[in-house]
Amino acid sequence: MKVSDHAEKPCPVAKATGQVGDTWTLLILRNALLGARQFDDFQRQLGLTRHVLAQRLRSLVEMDILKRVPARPGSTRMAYQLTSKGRDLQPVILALANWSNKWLFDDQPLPLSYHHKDCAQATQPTMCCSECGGKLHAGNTAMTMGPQVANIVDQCEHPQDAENLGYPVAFIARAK
Amino acid sequence: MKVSDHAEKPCPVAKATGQVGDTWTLLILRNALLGARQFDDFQRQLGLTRHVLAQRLRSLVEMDILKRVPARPGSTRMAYQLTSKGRDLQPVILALANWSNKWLFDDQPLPLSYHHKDCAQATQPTMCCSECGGKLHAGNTAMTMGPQVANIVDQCEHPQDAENLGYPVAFIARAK
DNA sequence: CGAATTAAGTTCTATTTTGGAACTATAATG
DNA sequence: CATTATAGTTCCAAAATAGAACTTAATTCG
Repeated sequence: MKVSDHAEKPCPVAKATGQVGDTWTLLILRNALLGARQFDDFQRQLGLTRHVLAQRLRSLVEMDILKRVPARPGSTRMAYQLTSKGRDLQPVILALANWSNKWLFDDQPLPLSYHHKDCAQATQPTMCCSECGGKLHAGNTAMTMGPQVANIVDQCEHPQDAENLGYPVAFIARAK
Repeated sequence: MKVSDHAEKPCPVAKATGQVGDTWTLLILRNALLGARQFDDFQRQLGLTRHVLAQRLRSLVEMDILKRVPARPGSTRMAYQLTSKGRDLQPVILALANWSNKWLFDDQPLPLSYHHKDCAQATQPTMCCSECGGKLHAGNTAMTMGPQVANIVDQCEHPQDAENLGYPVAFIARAK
Protein backbone atom coordinates (compact mmCIF):
# COMPACT_ATOMS: atom_id res chain seq x y z
CA MET A 1 0.00 0.00 0.00
CA LYS A 2 1.24 3.43 -0.87
CA VAL A 3 1.36 6.12 1.75
CA SER A 4 -0.89 8.27 -0.40
CA ASP A 5 -3.64 5.65 -0.15
CA HIS A 6 -4.10 6.61 3.48
CA ALA A 7 -5.58 9.94 2.43
CA GLU A 8 -8.72 7.96 1.56
CA LYS A 9 -9.08 6.33 4.96
CA PRO A 10 -11.70 7.58 7.42
CA CYS A 11 -9.24 9.35 9.68
CA PRO A 12 -8.51 13.05 9.99
CA VAL A 13 -4.83 12.47 10.66
CA ALA A 14 -4.42 10.33 7.57
CA LYS A 15 -6.24 12.87 5.44
CA ALA A 16 -4.14 15.71 6.82
CA THR A 17 -0.85 13.92 6.31
CA GLY A 18 -1.96 13.25 2.75
CA GLN A 19 -2.14 16.98 2.19
CA VAL A 20 0.69 18.40 4.27
CA GLY A 21 2.50 15.48 5.86
CA ASP A 22 5.73 15.47 3.99
CA THR A 23 8.85 17.25 5.04
CA TRP A 24 9.22 19.72 2.20
CA THR A 25 5.60 20.77 2.50
CA LEU A 26 5.94 21.49 6.21
CA LEU A 27 9.07 23.53 5.60
CA ILE A 28 7.42 25.43 2.76
CA LEU A 29 4.54 26.26 5.09
CA ARG A 30 6.91 27.34 7.83
CA ASN A 31 8.54 29.79 5.44
CA ALA A 32 5.19 31.00 4.13
CA LEU A 33 4.13 31.69 7.71
CA LEU A 34 7.38 33.60 8.24
CA GLY A 35 6.77 35.75 5.18
CA ALA A 36 8.21 33.99 2.14
CA ARG A 37 6.14 34.76 -0.94
CA GLN A 38 7.80 34.07 -4.28
CA PHE A 39 9.06 30.94 -5.99
CA ASP A 40 12.70 31.94 -5.82
CA ASP A 41 12.42 32.94 -2.16
CA PHE A 42 11.34 29.44 -1.25
CA GLN A 43 13.91 27.93 -3.55
CA ARG A 44 16.88 29.90 -2.22
CA GLN A 45 15.87 29.54 1.39
CA LEU A 46 15.09 25.83 1.33
CA GLY A 47 17.56 24.79 -1.36
CA LEU A 48 15.19 22.19 -2.76
CA THR A 49 15.17 21.47 -6.46
CA ARG A 50 12.99 23.74 -8.53
CA HIS A 51 11.24 20.71 -9.91
CA VAL A 52 10.04 19.48 -6.53
CA LEU A 53 9.20 23.01 -5.39
CA ALA A 54 7.02 23.62 -8.43
CA GLN A 55 5.25 20.35 -7.80
CA ARG A 56 4.62 21.07 -4.12
CA LEU A 57 3.44 24.62 -4.72
CA ARG A 58 1.10 23.40 -7.44
CA SER A 59 -0.50 20.89 -5.14
CA LEU A 60 -0.72 23.34 -2.23
CA VAL A 61 -2.57 25.71 -4.56
CA GLU A 62 -4.85 22.91 -5.73
CA MET A 63 -5.68 22.11 -2.13
CA ASP A 64 -6.44 25.78 -1.46
CA ILE A 65 -3.73 26.08 1.16
CA LEU A 66 -1.82 28.63 -0.91
CA LYS A 67 -3.16 31.05 -3.48
CA ARG A 68 -1.19 32.07 -6.56
CA VAL A 69 -1.52 35.83 -6.97
CA PRO A 70 0.39 38.62 -8.78
CA ALA A 71 3.43 39.58 -6.73
CA ARG A 72 2.41 43.19 -7.14
CA PRO A 73 -0.75 44.64 -8.71
CA GLY A 74 -0.71 44.29 -12.48
CA SER A 75 2.49 42.24 -12.61
CA THR A 76 2.73 38.79 -14.10
CA ARG A 77 5.33 37.82 -11.48
CA MET A 78 3.74 35.50 -9.03
CA ALA A 79 3.51 35.18 -5.27
CA TYR A 80 2.12 32.44 -3.11
CA GLN A 81 -0.14 33.61 -0.34
CA LEU A 82 -1.52 31.58 2.54
CA THR A 83 -5.30 31.19 2.49
CA SER A 84 -7.32 30.96 5.75
CA LYS A 85 -7.07 27.21 5.41
CA GLY A 86 -3.31 27.58 5.12
CA ARG A 87 -2.94 30.03 8.01
CA ASP A 88 -4.93 27.59 10.10
CA LEU A 89 -2.03 25.17 9.82
CA GLN A 90 -0.01 27.41 12.08
CA PRO A 91 -0.91 25.35 15.18
CA VAL A 92 0.68 22.32 13.54
CA ILE A 93 3.95 24.18 13.05
CA LEU A 94 3.60 25.63 16.54
CA ALA A 95 3.15 22.16 18.03
CA LEU A 96 6.19 20.83 16.19
CA ALA A 97 8.34 23.78 17.21
CA ASN A 98 7.26 23.56 20.81
CA TRP A 99 8.00 19.85 21.02
CA SER A 100 11.34 20.47 19.38
CA ASN A 101 12.29 23.26 21.77
CA LYS A 102 11.41 21.05 24.70
CA TRP A 103 13.17 17.88 23.57
CA LEU A 104 15.80 18.48 20.91
CA PHE A 105 18.09 21.18 22.27
CA ASP A 106 19.24 19.76 25.62
CA ASP A 107 21.01 22.64 27.34
CA GLN A 108 21.74 24.61 24.20
CA PRO A 109 20.17 28.04 23.84
CA LEU A 110 17.13 27.97 21.57
CA PRO A 111 17.59 29.53 18.13
CA LEU A 112 13.94 30.51 17.83
CA SER A 113 11.08 30.69 20.27
CA TYR A 114 7.55 31.99 20.41
CA HIS A 115 6.17 35.21 21.74
CA HIS A 116 2.51 36.01 22.42
CA LYS A 117 1.78 39.54 21.27
CA ASP A 118 -1.39 39.92 23.33
CA CYS A 119 0.39 39.40 26.63
CA ALA A 120 3.87 40.33 25.42
CA GLN A 121 5.53 37.27 26.91
CA ALA A 122 7.58 34.34 25.69
CA THR A 123 5.13 31.49 25.44
CA GLN A 124 5.11 27.73 25.19
CA PRO A 125 2.09 26.94 23.03
CA THR A 126 -0.12 24.46 24.84
CA MET A 127 -3.12 22.49 23.64
CA CYS A 128 -6.29 23.37 25.50
CA CYS A 129 -9.88 22.24 25.46
CA SER A 130 -12.15 24.52 23.45
CA GLU A 131 -14.96 23.85 25.93
CA CYS A 132 -13.47 24.11 29.40
CA GLY A 133 -10.06 25.62 28.67
CA GLY A 134 -8.22 22.82 30.52
CA LYS A 135 -4.92 21.48 29.23
CA LEU A 136 -5.02 18.56 26.83
CA HIS A 137 -2.46 15.78 26.81
CA ALA A 138 -2.24 12.13 25.82
CA GLY A 139 -3.58 11.10 29.22
CA ASN A 140 -6.83 13.06 29.25
CA THR A 141 -7.75 13.21 25.57
CA ALA A 142 -9.45 10.37 23.70
CA MET A 143 -10.49 9.82 20.14
CA THR A 144 -14.09 8.80 19.63
CA MET A 145 -15.48 7.20 16.51
CA GLY A 146 -18.50 8.53 14.67
CA PRO A 147 -21.46 6.33 13.64
CA GLN A 148 -20.18 5.29 10.22
CA VAL A 149 -16.87 4.05 11.61
CA ALA A 150 -18.73 2.28 14.42
CA ASN A 151 -20.82 0.54 11.76
CA ILE A 152 -17.77 -0.68 9.91
CA VAL A 153 -16.35 -2.03 13.14
CA ASP A 154 -19.64 -3.74 14.05
CA GLN A 155 -19.80 -5.49 10.71
CA CYS A 156 -16.42 -7.15 11.21
CA GLU A 157 -16.46 -10.66 12.59
CA HIS A 158 -12.89 -10.51 13.72
CA PRO A 159 -11.50 -7.36 15.32
CA GLN A 160 -8.51 -7.59 13.00
CA ASP A 161 -10.72 -7.10 9.97
CA ALA A 162 -11.30 -3.52 11.01
CA GLU A 163 -7.63 -2.88 10.44
CA ASN A 164 -8.12 -1.83 6.87
CA LEU A 165 -9.25 1.44 8.43
CA GLY A 166 -5.53 2.02 8.85
CA TYR A 167 -5.57 2.44 12.60
CA PRO A 168 -6.29 0.24 15.65
CA VAL A 169 -9.83 0.56 16.97
CA ALA A 170 -9.62 -1.52 20.13
CA PHE A 171 -9.26 1.43 22.47
CA ILE A 172 -11.38 3.95 20.62
CA ALA A 173 -14.74 4.69 22.24
CA ARG A 174 -17.95 5.59 20.40
CA ALA A 175 -19.20 9.13 20.33
CA LYS A 176 -22.66 9.52 21.86
CA MET B 1 20.28 20.30 -0.79
CA LYS B 2 18.64 17.27 0.71
CA VAL B 3 15.66 17.65 2.96
CA SER B 4 17.57 15.87 5.71
CA ASP B 5 20.16 18.66 5.71
CA HIS B 6 17.58 20.94 7.27
CA ALA B 7 17.75 18.99 10.50
CA GLU B 8 21.09 20.77 11.07
CA LYS B 9 19.70 24.27 10.66
CA PRO B 10 19.08 26.47 13.70
CA CYS B 11 15.30 26.09 13.63
CA PRO B 12 13.08 23.98 15.85
CA VAL B 13 10.65 23.22 13.04
CA ALA B 14 13.42 21.99 10.76
CA LYS B 15 14.88 19.83 13.52
CA ALA B 16 11.46 18.39 14.35
CA THR B 17 10.60 17.61 10.75
CA GLY B 18 13.97 15.88 10.51
CA GLN B 19 12.86 13.51 13.26
CA VAL B 20 9.15 13.03 12.65
CA GLY B 21 8.25 15.02 9.55
CA ASP B 22 7.54 12.30 7.08
CA THR B 23 4.19 10.76 6.41
CA TRP B 24 4.86 7.19 7.51
CA THR B 25 6.38 8.38 10.77
CA LEU B 26 3.37 10.53 11.60
CA LEU B 27 1.02 7.62 10.86
CA ILE B 28 3.13 5.25 12.94
CA LEU B 29 2.94 7.69 15.83
CA ARG B 30 -0.81 8.06 15.42
CA ASN B 31 -1.21 4.30 15.73
CA ALA B 32 1.18 4.13 18.67
CA LEU B 33 -0.91 6.79 20.42
CA LEU B 34 -4.03 4.74 19.68
CA GLY B 35 -2.50 1.62 21.19
CA ALA B 36 -0.54 -0.24 18.48
CA ARG B 37 2.44 -2.00 19.99
CA GLN B 38 4.00 -4.73 17.88
CA PHE B 39 5.75 -4.77 14.53
CA ASP B 40 3.04 -6.77 12.79
CA ASP B 41 0.28 -4.56 14.22
CA PHE B 42 1.81 -1.52 12.58
CA GLN B 43 2.45 -3.43 9.40
CA ARG B 44 -1.06 -4.83 9.01
CA GLN B 45 -2.75 -1.59 9.97
CA LEU B 46 -0.67 0.72 7.83
CA GLY B 47 0.12 -1.68 5.00
CA LEU B 48 3.59 -0.26 4.53
CA THR B 49 6.44 -2.51 3.47
CA ARG B 50 8.19 -4.33 6.26
CA HIS B 51 11.46 -2.89 5.07
CA VAL B 52 10.38 0.71 5.52
CA LEU B 53 8.62 -0.05 8.79
CA ALA B 54 11.73 -1.66 10.26
CA GLN B 55 13.76 1.35 9.21
CA ARG B 56 11.33 3.87 10.70
CA LEU B 57 10.93 1.98 13.97
CA ARG B 58 14.70 1.70 14.26
CA SER B 59 15.16 5.41 13.87
CA LEU B 60 12.29 6.25 16.23
CA VAL B 61 13.96 4.07 18.85
CA GLU B 62 17.33 5.72 18.19
CA MET B 63 15.71 9.12 18.70
CA ASP B 64 14.18 7.92 21.97
CA ILE B 65 10.63 8.49 20.74
CA LEU B 66 9.81 4.79 20.98
CA LYS B 67 11.33 2.18 23.26
CA ARG B 68 11.79 -1.43 22.21
CA VAL B 69 10.67 -3.66 25.07
CA PRO B 70 9.59 -7.31 25.51
CA ALA B 71 5.96 -7.67 24.43
CA ARG B 72 5.34 -9.53 27.66
CA PRO B 73 7.72 -10.11 30.60
CA GLY B 74 10.41 -12.63 29.74
CA SER B 75 9.45 -12.95 26.06
CA THR B 76 11.77 -12.20 23.18
CA ARG B 77 8.80 -10.92 21.15
CA MET B 78 9.06 -7.19 20.95
CA ALA B 79 6.76 -4.23 21.44
CA TYR B 80 7.31 -0.56 20.73
CA GLN B 81 6.29 1.76 23.51
CA LEU B 82 6.03 5.54 23.40
CA THR B 83 8.50 7.32 25.67
CA SER B 84 7.61 10.64 27.35
CA LYS B 85 9.28 12.35 24.43
CA GLY B 86 7.05 10.33 22.12
CA ARG B 87 3.85 10.92 24.03
CA ASP B 88 4.67 14.61 23.94
CA LEU B 89 4.14 14.51 20.20
CA GLN B 90 0.43 14.03 20.78
CA PRO B 91 -0.24 17.78 20.34
CA VAL B 92 1.21 17.58 16.84
CA ILE B 93 -1.23 14.82 15.89
CA LEU B 94 -3.99 16.71 17.68
CA ALA B 95 -3.25 19.85 15.71
CA LEU B 96 -3.26 17.96 12.42
CA ALA B 97 -6.50 16.17 13.25
CA ASN B 98 -8.19 19.34 14.35
CA TRP B 99 -7.20 21.22 11.19
CA SER B 100 -8.35 18.26 9.14
CA ASN B 101 -11.73 18.05 10.87
CA LYS B 102 -12.24 21.76 10.29
CA TRP B 103 -11.19 21.91 6.64
CA LEU B 104 -11.22 18.55 4.91
CA PHE B 105 -14.67 17.08 5.52
CA ASP B 106 -17.02 19.77 4.21
CA ASP B 107 -20.46 18.67 5.32
CA GLN B 108 -19.63 15.01 5.80
CA PRO B 109 -19.89 13.56 9.28
CA LEU B 110 -16.51 13.26 10.97
CA PRO B 111 -15.10 9.73 11.27
CA LEU B 112 -13.13 10.54 14.41
CA SER B 113 -13.16 13.42 16.82
CA TYR B 114 -11.68 14.31 20.18
CA HIS B 115 -13.12 14.09 23.63
CA HIS B 116 -11.73 15.70 26.78
CA LYS B 117 -12.02 13.26 29.66
CA ASP B 118 -11.67 15.89 32.39
CA CYS B 119 -14.76 17.80 31.30
CA ALA B 120 -16.43 14.91 29.42
CA GLN B 121 -17.12 16.97 26.31
CA ALA B 122 -16.28 16.81 22.62
CA THR B 123 -13.42 19.24 22.19
CA GLN B 124 -11.63 21.12 19.46
CA PRO B 125 -8.03 21.27 20.61
CA THR B 126 -6.86 24.87 20.58
CA MET B 127 -3.41 26.36 21.01
CA CYS B 128 -3.16 28.56 24.07
CA CYS B 129 -0.47 30.69 25.67
CA SER B 130 1.26 28.96 28.57
CA GLU B 131 1.58 32.32 30.35
CA CYS B 132 -1.79 34.02 30.03
CA GLY B 133 -4.00 31.24 28.71
CA GLY B 134 -5.15 33.32 25.71
CA LYS B 135 -5.70 31.71 22.35
CA LEU B 136 -2.77 31.62 19.94
CA HIS B 137 -3.11 32.03 16.19
CA ALA B 138 -1.01 33.22 13.27
CA GLY B 139 -2.06 36.81 13.92
CA ASN B 140 -0.97 37.14 17.55
CA THR B 141 2.02 34.81 17.74
CA ALA B 142 5.51 35.72 16.58
CA MET B 143 8.79 33.91 16.37
CA THR B 144 11.73 35.62 17.99
CA MET B 145 15.36 34.84 17.32
CA GLY B 146 17.84 34.06 20.05
CA PRO B 147 21.25 35.79 20.32
CA GLN B 148 23.24 33.34 18.20
CA VAL B 149 20.84 33.61 15.28
CA ALA B 150 20.82 37.41 15.67
CA ASN B 151 24.64 37.32 15.44
CA ILE B 152 24.56 35.36 12.22
CA VAL B 153 22.10 37.83 10.76
CA ASP B 154 24.19 40.82 11.87
CA GLN B 155 27.31 39.44 10.23
CA CYS B 156 25.66 39.26 6.84
CA GLU B 157 26.24 42.18 4.52
CA HIS B 158 23.23 41.42 2.39
CA PRO B 159 19.98 40.27 3.96
CA GLN B 160 19.85 37.45 1.42
CA ASP B 161 23.03 35.93 2.80
CA ALA B 162 21.15 34.96 5.94
CA GLU B 163 19.06 32.65 3.85
CA ASN B 164 21.31 29.70 4.40
CA LEU B 165 19.53 29.53 7.75
CA GLY B 166 16.78 27.92 5.71
CA TYR B 167 14.09 30.43 6.59
CA PRO B 168 13.38 34.13 5.94
CA VAL B 169 14.48 36.39 8.78
CA ALA B 170 13.10 39.71 7.59
CA PHE B 171 10.04 39.64 9.82
CA ILE B 172 11.50 37.84 12.82
CA ALA B 173 12.09 40.02 15.86
CA ARG B 174 14.88 39.57 18.40
CA ALA B 175 14.17 38.11 21.79
CA LYS B 176 15.05 40.44 24.65
C1' DC C 1 5.76 -33.70 22.33
C1' DG C 2 5.46 -32.18 17.40
C1' DA C 3 3.29 -29.59 13.61
C1' DA C 4 1.47 -25.54 12.37
C1' DT C 5 1.39 -20.82 12.98
C1' DT C 6 3.07 -16.28 14.53
C1' DA C 7 6.46 -12.80 14.92
C1' DA C 8 10.12 -9.88 13.58
C1' DG C 9 12.71 -8.93 10.65
C1' DT C 10 15.97 -9.26 6.01
C1' DT C 11 16.72 -9.59 1.07
C1' DC C 12 15.59 -8.94 -3.69
C1' DT C 13 13.89 -6.45 -7.79
C1' DA C 14 10.97 -3.04 -10.20
C1' DT C 15 9.02 1.42 -9.88
C1' DT C 16 8.73 6.06 -8.19
C1' DT C 17 10.65 10.09 -6.25
C1' DT C 18 14.53 13.18 -5.38
C1' DG C 19 18.72 15.88 -6.22
C1' DG C 20 21.58 18.44 -9.24
C1' DA C 21 22.28 20.88 -13.13
C1' DA C 22 21.28 23.08 -17.28
C1' DC C 23 17.88 25.24 -20.23
C1' DT C 24 13.82 28.40 -21.72
C1' DA C 25 10.95 32.28 -22.06
C1' DT C 26 9.33 36.35 -20.38
C1' DA C 27 9.55 40.57 -17.49
C1' DA C 28 11.79 44.14 -15.06
C1' DT C 29 15.86 47.14 -14.32
C1' DG C 30 19.57 50.43 -15.19
C1' DC D 1 18.97 48.19 -25.25
C1' DA D 2 21.67 45.00 -22.61
C1' DT D 3 21.62 42.74 -18.37
C1' DT D 4 19.64 40.49 -14.77
C1' DA D 5 15.53 38.38 -12.31
C1' DT D 6 11.70 35.39 -12.25
C1' DA D 7 9.19 31.21 -12.78
C1' DG D 8 9.30 27.61 -14.30
C1' DT D 9 10.60 22.94 -17.43
C1' DT D 10 13.63 19.22 -18.94
C1' DC D 11 17.13 15.74 -18.43
C1' DC D 12 19.81 12.29 -16.03
C1' DA D 13 21.80 9.91 -12.02
C1' DA D 14 21.01 8.58 -7.35
C1' DA D 15 18.04 7.42 -3.59
C1' DA D 16 13.82 5.77 -1.55
C1' DT D 17 9.57 3.04 -1.76
C1' DA D 18 6.35 -0.90 -2.97
C1' DG D 19 5.67 -5.61 -3.40
C1' DA D 20 6.91 -10.08 -2.77
C1' DA D 21 9.49 -13.86 -1.08
C1' DC D 22 12.65 -15.65 2.32
C1' DT D 23 14.77 -16.61 7.12
C1' DT D 24 14.95 -17.76 11.81
C1' DA D 25 13.23 -18.31 16.11
C1' DA D 26 9.30 -18.50 19.39
C1' DT D 27 4.52 -19.70 20.47
C1' DT D 28 0.35 -22.18 20.27
C1' DC D 29 -2.49 -26.07 19.89
C1' DG D 30 -3.96 -30.83 19.15
